[in-house]
Amino acid sequence: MISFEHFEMESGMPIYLQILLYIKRGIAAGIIKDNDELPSRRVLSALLGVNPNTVQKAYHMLEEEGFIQSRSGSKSYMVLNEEKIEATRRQLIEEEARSLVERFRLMGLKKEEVFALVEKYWK
Amino acid sequence: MISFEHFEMESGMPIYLQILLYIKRGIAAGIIKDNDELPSRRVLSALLGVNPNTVQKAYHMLEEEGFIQSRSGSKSYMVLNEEKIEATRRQLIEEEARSLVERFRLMGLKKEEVFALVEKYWK
DNA sequence: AGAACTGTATTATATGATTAATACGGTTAT
DNA sequence: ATAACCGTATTAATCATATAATACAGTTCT
Repeated sequence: MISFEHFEMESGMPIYLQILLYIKRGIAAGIIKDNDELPSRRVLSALLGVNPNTVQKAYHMLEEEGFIQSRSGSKSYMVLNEEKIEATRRQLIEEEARSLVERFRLMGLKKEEVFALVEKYWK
Repeated sequence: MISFEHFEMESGMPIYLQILLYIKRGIAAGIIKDNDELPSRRVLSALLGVNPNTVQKAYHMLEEEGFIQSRSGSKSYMVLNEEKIEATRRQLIEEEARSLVERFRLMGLKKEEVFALVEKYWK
């Protein structure tokens, strides 16, 4: 069963996108594996304190991208293979790395200062 | 005159917040200085391809936070002092550093891999 | 078989973000 | 002075996000 214990709400990004991203990061990290069982729409919505429709929207998008298989009446499961995992990982890392570098440069930091910050906040 | 040449639209975050953040990052970087002239609402909205009201919303919020002075009929100008600059810089860096570390850890990267990514994308 | 779950669908409502079209009065520059 | 800007305000319409309240049919488990 996929865990959402490290999920933290951010303001500014739509909730359904946050759920989608959380799962994709789990895939990239190898924490979420092929055939893993997802919490039901109702259960997850109660856990996160949001509407079931919001969870459904995230799950539905993941299904359209081929990450989830849903059968009406049954639970939903992850559908992953090495290729999808690697592609997801590559894409997420690329996006995050680009935007992080972009932002810190706009704030006028030097590479070495970014290293120091990562060091400081890594605990 | 404050430049928006490095402004890039992101999806997922409201435009008025993106404008607000862009200016705060400029302040933190020291690129935007006290008494600097801002592009007018109409000019900037045309430049970014958005509605004047959207720019007004960002400027209005910045004024409420004390970063901008507006006189009806005239241009708007930045109002900054060392204390505000330093506070802005500290707050932005703290936020960015926390979220970047959080995200890369969720994806299962090690500290050294993050260093390598920063190195790679810094050009 | 029957209870308790599932996924899925529908309709309604509310709020926030964005665009659009104006309007008014203050300032700046020629 | 007067034209060309400025900030500010108002009203309307549209779209995305999120909630709410149900409903129905398929599955899983006892």
